[in-house]
Amino acid sequence: MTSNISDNLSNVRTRFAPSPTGPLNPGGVRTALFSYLFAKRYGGSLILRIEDTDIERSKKEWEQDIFESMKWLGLVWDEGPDYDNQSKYIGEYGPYRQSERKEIYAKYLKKLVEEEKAYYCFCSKEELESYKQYAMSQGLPPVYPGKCRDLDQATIQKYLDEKRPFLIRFKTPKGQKITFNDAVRGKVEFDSTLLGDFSLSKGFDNPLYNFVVVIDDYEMKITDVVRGEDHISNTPKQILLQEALGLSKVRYAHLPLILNEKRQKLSKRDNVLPISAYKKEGYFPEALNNFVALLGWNPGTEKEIFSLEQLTKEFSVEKIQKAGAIFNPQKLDWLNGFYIRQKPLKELARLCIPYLEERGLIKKNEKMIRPEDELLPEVSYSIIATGENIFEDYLENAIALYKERLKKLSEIGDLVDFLFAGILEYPAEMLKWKKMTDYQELADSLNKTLELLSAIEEKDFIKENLEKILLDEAGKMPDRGFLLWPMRVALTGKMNSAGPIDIAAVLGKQRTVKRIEDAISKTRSVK
RNA sequence: GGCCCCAUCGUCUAGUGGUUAGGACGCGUGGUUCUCAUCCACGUAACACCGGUUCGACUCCGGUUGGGGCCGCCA
Repeated sequence: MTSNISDNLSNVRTRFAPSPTGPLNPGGVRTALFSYLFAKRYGGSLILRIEDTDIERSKKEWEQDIFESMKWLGLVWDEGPDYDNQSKYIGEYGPYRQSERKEIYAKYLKKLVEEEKAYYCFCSKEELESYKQYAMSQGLPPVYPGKCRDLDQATIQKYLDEKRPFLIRFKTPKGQKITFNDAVRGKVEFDSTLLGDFSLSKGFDNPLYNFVVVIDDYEMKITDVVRGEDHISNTPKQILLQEALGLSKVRYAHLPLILNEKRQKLSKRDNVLPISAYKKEGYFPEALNNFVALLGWNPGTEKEIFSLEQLTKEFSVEKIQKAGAIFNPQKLDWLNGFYIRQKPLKELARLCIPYLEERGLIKKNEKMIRPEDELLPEVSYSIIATGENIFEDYLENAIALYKERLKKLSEIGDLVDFLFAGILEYPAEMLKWKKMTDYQELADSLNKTLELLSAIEEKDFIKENLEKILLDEAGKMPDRGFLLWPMRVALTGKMNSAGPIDIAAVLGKQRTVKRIEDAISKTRSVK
């Protein structure tokens, strides 16, 4: 009932056709993703077409942003003008650009004018605007009234000779019902009279959206147009053009919009970031794809986690939602945290390192300074605050400590900074466990910890031993907090952190003992 | 203003005439625990309204209300 998609699924070809007037945002990703999934689900191809007919607003940098974001997300398109089977990976062949296809459009445009299906319009912007205002005030459809529709040949020639700017308008047939079967909405119907004589091109050199889309979709043999619902009212215009030019029809699937918290179409200033910003913040592409896929689609089961590959298997147009969906960052965070926890530690550490460097915590060393007795030639770093050398294992251990409380990679710095610090700054008062009555109790606790830790050999300073020794001692106290809280604060300088024993194991004996001693002297100054 | 689209917890959604209206995020409580987070358990909360069809409507039909989109020499 919803579609005729399932009837004819051979040679499916979809396209993602962004205009490079801004960075790729979540709304664009949704259209790109669904176009991709649609194509892949039915074994077809995705075409990327840059709609840069508006030279004023189109920028190469945005085009670049779109490429990079799609590449990062793994939304690979299948062909471009330079396509050959040897170089089938992204970036090796360009996408189609409408700005490079002007001769094609001009050919079709001339045909329409010659067949008197389109005409020259010399009306000024002001004229058009004032008519629109009038029409709306009268409750009339605000469309072009058709003033230039029947200009005689002599007048046209005269204006052309005067070099007057002109528009080519489509001679929209009146009183025609245009219906199409939308894959997500079912039958949609429009009255052609209400469309008016819409514009096709500025002069012959600057073709406009509704026209070029029709030509390109035909020329590129697109079978299925997957796009946002905001294009639904352009569809009858495009169908009329297909009919006028005798081109084959395409199927449509109009996606519900992604909405802001006020339930409006997503736009800039909605605190929704471009994809490149999500990348920078430390979101994973798998989280973004998963999140965006679930915005307006679901498999009908209770499964929530989907890889891109699983999505291509389970996706179906029938399950696409009709209503718009609000972009909810909390769920994105949850998903991203989930994917972070799934990541193998080595890989996660590698991804986190740039954030630590950027924050000025560590820097990569030029030379490898691994001691000769180790056989792995690992990369070394130095801690900027202290100048100490560390290796990847230290970083991995540091990140392991905080893996499960990370929602996005950019948070890592605030969490682990104390592991890369010299002297910690914190008030002595923070060291005191809430159940302690005086500083003597605190001093006793820290001294005990120091005594126990000092007694452990450097080579035995590992989690298992520390646990055995410290937990044993802590068990003798009214509660473990008497030993563990002061120790944790001494090691981190923070109210919240990972467990003190795990942290001590990462810091190693030297740093740990030093920090306990620092804490003890801090306590003395308070007394 | 005209045309088009839409309507289940706060959010994303399952549901296709008979259900204790299910799940997830969030939030709350409890457990684990020195803290935070993770994890586990439990809880919280919805069929916009009015008619009709029917033995029976969240589900079908009509209307109302509400929300959204488009109405460019943007895409």
